[in-house]
Amino acid sequence: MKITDRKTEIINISAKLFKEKGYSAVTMRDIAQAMDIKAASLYNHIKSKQEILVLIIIEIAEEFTNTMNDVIHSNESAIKKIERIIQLHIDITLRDSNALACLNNDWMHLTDSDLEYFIKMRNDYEDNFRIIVKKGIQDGEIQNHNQDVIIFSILSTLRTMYIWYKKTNQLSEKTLRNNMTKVLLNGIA
Amino acid sequence: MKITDRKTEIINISAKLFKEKGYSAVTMRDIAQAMDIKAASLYNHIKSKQEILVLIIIEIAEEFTNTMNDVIHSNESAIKKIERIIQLHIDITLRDSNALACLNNDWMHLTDSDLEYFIKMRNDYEDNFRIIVKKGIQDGEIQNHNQDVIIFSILSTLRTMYIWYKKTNQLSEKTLRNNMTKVLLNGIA
DNA sequence: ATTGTAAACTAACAGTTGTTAGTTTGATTA
DNA sequence: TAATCAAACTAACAACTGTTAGTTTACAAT
Repeated sequence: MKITDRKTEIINISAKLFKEKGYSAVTMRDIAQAMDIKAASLYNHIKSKQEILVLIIIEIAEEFTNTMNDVIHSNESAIKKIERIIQLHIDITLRDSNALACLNNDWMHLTDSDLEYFIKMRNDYEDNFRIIVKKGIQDGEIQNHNQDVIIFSILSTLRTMYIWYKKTNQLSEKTLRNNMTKVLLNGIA
Repeated sequence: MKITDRKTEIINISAKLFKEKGYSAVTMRDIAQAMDIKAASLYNHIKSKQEILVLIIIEIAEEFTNTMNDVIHSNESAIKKIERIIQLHIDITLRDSNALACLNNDWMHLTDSDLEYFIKMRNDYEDNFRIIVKKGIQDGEIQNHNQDVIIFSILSTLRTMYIWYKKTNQLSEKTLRNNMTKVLLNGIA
């Protein structure tokens, strides 16, 4: 058992390329060239281009799902739950931004049961978020604005962090985690 | 001069398809089929697939640029300026969400001078936003958090509004405009 | 009636796509 | 030394890609 086997290398390099140009614009020959081998050789390790996409996206989607299930079943306050969701997104962004970009931009190129499975996870995730916000408003923890505006203003920011967090000048992980929570929960004004 | 000529139809239909599957995954035959003609017939109206992309993206990018130039040269407070930017994004999202999605997802498929031009406009836009926020912090209007976190938490939300605003249940335009400003400026807690 | 023209068509092209089949390489193991 | 096997290779395929050339259609203007 190697520390990183060839298949994992293919997946990581593919995720990077998919992030840059999108799944459809990246060819098997592109992936092969980035690994310094021929396209046909890739098939010693993977079943198809589709399989690469599935492996990149589903693993991360399941991580979001699992942590959200944990959060929703906890006894914390709504604000504390949302803070944990913010930290979850930051965790994954810092650890695997290529795969995250891929999940965000290329999920629609999943097919059949993979596509179904992904969409169900995404919908469940948003529904759970909605439940948290609703409860938070009822308990007076969260201001009574439109729920979808609240949910998606936070989720949009978290989901697209991978685009900009690297461009920022000297932004430490600690500062990012700290400021993000404050800005999303307390606003800027 | 027809009210909507054939070229405009091609651009609108293409924008819709590009939004759904991305520029690379949409073929000229897809576009033609959506218009109920053959692929070769498209070339009576447009020069290339690239031209379609350019026409979709650059027009909107220039609209953002122009309004931002207007905002930055005004004498309003920082908060008022940001409010105008929020409304700008809502305007364009409501009017032309397909083109906006295309700008967000497919700009990297622009080439040469078009790509350069786009990137310059985008950078200038973000720089101008940064100037507004900086001044706002200096004047005590805006809380002293990391500038990039402030800028991109707002911009991310605005830029991806097209993904979710239609899915929301009975969210009127007025409510959207109202709630968005409040949530982005004052937070939720 | 004839002409002009916008906009459709058919047919084909050269290049690219994901993928398969069969073969070679080179290191490890029996 | 011989055998094994993962992982590379070459060569090729059928389908699909954007695009061009040349032709037909149908309506408007002369």
